[in-house]
Amino acid sequence: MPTIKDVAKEAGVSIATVSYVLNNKTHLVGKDTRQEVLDAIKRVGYTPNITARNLKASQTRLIGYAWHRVPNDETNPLLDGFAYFLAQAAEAVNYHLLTFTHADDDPIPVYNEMIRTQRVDGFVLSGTVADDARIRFLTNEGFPFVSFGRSNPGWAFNWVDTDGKVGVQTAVEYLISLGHQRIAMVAWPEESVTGNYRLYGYIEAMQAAGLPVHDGYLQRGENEETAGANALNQWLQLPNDIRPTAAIAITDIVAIGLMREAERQGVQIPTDFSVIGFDDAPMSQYVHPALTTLRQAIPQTGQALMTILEALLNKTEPKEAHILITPRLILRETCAPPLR
Amino acid sequence: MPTIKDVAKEAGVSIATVSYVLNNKTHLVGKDTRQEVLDAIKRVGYTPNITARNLKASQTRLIGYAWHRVPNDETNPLLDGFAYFLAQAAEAVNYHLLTFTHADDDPIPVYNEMIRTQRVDGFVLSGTVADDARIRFLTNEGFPFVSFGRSNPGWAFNWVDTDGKVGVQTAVEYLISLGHQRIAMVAWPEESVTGNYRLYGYIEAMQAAGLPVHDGYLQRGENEETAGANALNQWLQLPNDIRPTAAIAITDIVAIGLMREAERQGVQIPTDFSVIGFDDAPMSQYVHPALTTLRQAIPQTGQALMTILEALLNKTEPKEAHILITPRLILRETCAPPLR
DNA sequence: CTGTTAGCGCTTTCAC
DNA sequence: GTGAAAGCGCTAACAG
Repeated sequence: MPTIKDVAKEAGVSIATVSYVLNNKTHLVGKDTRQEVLDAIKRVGYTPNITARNLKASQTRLIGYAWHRVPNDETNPLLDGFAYFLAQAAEAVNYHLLTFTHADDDPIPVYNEMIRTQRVDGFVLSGTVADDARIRFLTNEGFPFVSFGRSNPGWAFNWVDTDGKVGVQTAVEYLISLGHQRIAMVAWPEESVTGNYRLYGYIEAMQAAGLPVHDGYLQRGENEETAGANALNQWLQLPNDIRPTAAIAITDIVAIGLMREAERQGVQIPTDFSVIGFDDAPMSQYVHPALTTLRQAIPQTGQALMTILEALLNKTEPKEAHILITPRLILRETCAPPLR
Repeated sequence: MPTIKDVAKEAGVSIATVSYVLNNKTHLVGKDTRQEVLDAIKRVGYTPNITARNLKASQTRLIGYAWHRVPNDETNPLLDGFAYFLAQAAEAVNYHLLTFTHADDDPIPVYNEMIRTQRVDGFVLSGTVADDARIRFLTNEGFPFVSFGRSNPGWAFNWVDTDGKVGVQTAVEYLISLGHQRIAMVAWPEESVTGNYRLYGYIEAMQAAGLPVHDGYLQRGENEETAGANALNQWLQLPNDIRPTAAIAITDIVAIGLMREAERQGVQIPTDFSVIGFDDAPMSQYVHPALTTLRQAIPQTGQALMTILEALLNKTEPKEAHILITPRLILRETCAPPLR
């Protein structure tokens, strides 16, 4: 590979001059000299070595992004797609994504190592939880990062998140517009920050419409099919006049679990029962009936994250430290007016 | 961030000595000096700057991996999971993954840029096709790379691939063991290298069992649901005595398309018709009935790729230039003995 | 054994 | 306008 020296020799100038040309310091180099250098660059086929540039500038132009944990060969389709759009957004501002993995239970050493070796200029986090150790650590280190997802309300850090509350509100309002009055929800465990925002959306929308949230309407469970199945079975045991006719599931996985249980129990969806998921996972269009769900705006999320992070990396205050992105309700086949 | 100089000062030695300690040149430094340096390193909290090391060594310890194209917000679940395991395999040998994106139709400029700027030490390709422009380009450049997937048989390059032929053979044999005799297949267009290997598996297994491949048994289409739907409809038009009782679909997507069409046509799966997919996409366990399919061994594939690439990067001959990895048949609910 | 020193390839001050 | 030279942080050849 040719270096700046080769170009200098070829053009008969000093390496400083070549550097000026490369960095467009037009006021520092004569028009003809400039052209000569440009020609020489072309002739020798030169491109600046990025490692040398980075060393000089004490940067890497690399953003670290850790893959979410993968339990048993499973992947999280939402976040898989996210990484792609994040990479694209990073490239638009001349950064690249360095993806790495870490032990499920203890991510900190890897983050620490990346900071100490100066492998990356900043991080993007995803899958954040309450009391997130990574957020605490990075804040403490004063190392630049943004998070896809909120954490403890008291913590001061930059984030972008899907507006789960508004999303679920929209979904509930849609069910109401269809004629439903007895609407239930499967939420996540109480500790889940993300889950609670979505839950608030449900509660508020019900209250706003003056609809009661009967005992048992709110069920909770992990992000598994069984959560949906269990919830449905609870609801089926409620007396006829308060038994829900529709439900919001906190994710598509949960919604699908509910649907499969409905099939087992002879409950027809959407005729007997309507359901709306959250995420628009790839499989959701393949289940039968195809799942009506809230789609997170992943491409925009990636861009918003990079906008904030770029500001941080330039040591300027980001315009907005927190950005909420509204999900879109994708109408498919799991909702219908309630049986009269 | 402390540098090697700070450590040297702290320990009262030269930077060379510190460097020797860092690089475990034990024969070059006294036992007590070594300990003193080690202590100083700990005291000042020093970790070598990787950019400087890389500049010195003319390397990056970065592997470039391009995301497959994403048409309309869709992602390829198989490859999404692949990136994770590839990253893990890379980290095991002290590399990191630099993920990047490129225009669908013209990936070469991005690869070229990465090489010229010396951003990465090598590449891993996926989604390779016949006459793959990337393979041609990288071979031409003499730049280290490995491919997940084969391309033109005549081309000399290193690859790892799922053994589609053996996989489909296994699937066909399984159907035969269930009692099926009239087995059909939906393949990809003739140009698809990967598709043809899978197809050979079908042909050979049928021949080996002395089973006829009747006219119309072999259908082709793109990787879409419609391909499966169309194929089924063709088969349904065949006369009763040669109408297939089971089929191999070249991917899960195609299998799912077939299943949905079967439902529309009143064909019960697996009672009336058995089907086997390929890939074990995440959605495949959620469709109803859950899809029996061939699962690619993605973690091993990532490791195999890195083993080869690491050899290339060390300028040694890889032990095996080509590695075939056998997929595993995952039995679920879409296969049953044929109706008598 | 330990230190001095010359780079790796680039940017940027400071003279001229 | 142009160039000499210092230096980013590190490794390693060479002296001693």
